[in-house]
Amino acid sequence: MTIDQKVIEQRIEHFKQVCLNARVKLTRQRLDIFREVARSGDHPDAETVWKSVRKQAPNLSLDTVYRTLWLLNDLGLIKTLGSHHERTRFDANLSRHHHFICTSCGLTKDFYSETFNNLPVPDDLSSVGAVETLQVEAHGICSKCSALNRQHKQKPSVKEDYHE
Amino acid sequence: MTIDQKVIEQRIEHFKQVCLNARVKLTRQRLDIFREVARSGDHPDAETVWKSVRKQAPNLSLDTVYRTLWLLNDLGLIKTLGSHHERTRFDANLSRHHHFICTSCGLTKDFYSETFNNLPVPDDLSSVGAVETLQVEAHGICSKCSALNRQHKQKPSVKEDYHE
DNA sequence: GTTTATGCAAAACCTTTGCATTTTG
DNA sequence: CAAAATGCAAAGGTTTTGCATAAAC
Repeated sequence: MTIDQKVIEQRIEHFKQVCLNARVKLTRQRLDIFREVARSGDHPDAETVWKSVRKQAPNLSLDTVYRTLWLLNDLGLIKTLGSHHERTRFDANLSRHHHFICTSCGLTKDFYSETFNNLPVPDDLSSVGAVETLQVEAHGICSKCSALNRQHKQKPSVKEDYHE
Repeated sequence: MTIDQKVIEQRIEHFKQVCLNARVKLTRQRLDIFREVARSGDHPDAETVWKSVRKQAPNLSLDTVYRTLWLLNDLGLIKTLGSHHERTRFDANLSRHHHFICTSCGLTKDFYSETFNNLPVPDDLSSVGAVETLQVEAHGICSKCSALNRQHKQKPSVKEDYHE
């Protein structure tokens, strides 16, 4: 999935501005790496970014990718996601959004919902901490995986339903 | 945080039943490891489980803990959580629940909400996949961290607010 | 008694770090 | 030109694996 060209350009402008403000040097590598995350809609991990950028800049090193991604994260230009058992992945979408997560393949897709943006914060959370934002995770099986499952005539998994 | 004794016993009974059904051998180590996750309310990682159980069973090895936790996960007896930059953590709470996550220290606390249990699934997700469950993540600063911040008179972080 | 799980040690994996060299502002 | 970033190689921390021994059914 690819992001609209206009949005990419906006993101890159913003990136340059933030670097300037923060007195962070604008190197070729940083621009390449940020552009790659900004234009990819599917939350790539460090190695994926590295492989993509290396097509144009073959001597980019993987550790620079890591260093840069964490720098961008510290600057608030990208966010991290991805759970256990998979590598850390990065997202340049700073708009308020929610995630669909495929429990089979791990696909994580952004989606937007005004309803979910305006959920009430439960009262009893105030003792736990101060909630800043609520994000909804929709867990399920993505279209691709359910197509595959149908082909292979897989039996549904046999987890018991149990609740305390 | 510790779980109520009755709930722990229910969880252990269920665990034994599932092992029997799945023809998975019920070993001392597996029981110890499951009990530890079942009675801990704070989603321990593998090493934490290992250290706790080793107090009673000193020659338990860490790799058995890993193997067992993933087995329990495959059997649907526990779930994984935890994000990038921290170890995988495990949760024996199979009831429908949501998470408060502290953006400062990573504390993850279960909470319950009937409202959140009954959120409508957005229509436009149907093209992405079949949603099975919606879970809300409340991100914020936990009470402990905000107390610490006040003590240290920390300046608030200076991320710009930017939206596409 | 057969099958399966454990413990040990070693490997694999992803990510980070130290340092000399190069590049940026 | 001073300060900071890169690439290289080596180390770090967590998790996994192969194999002989031990335990469960």
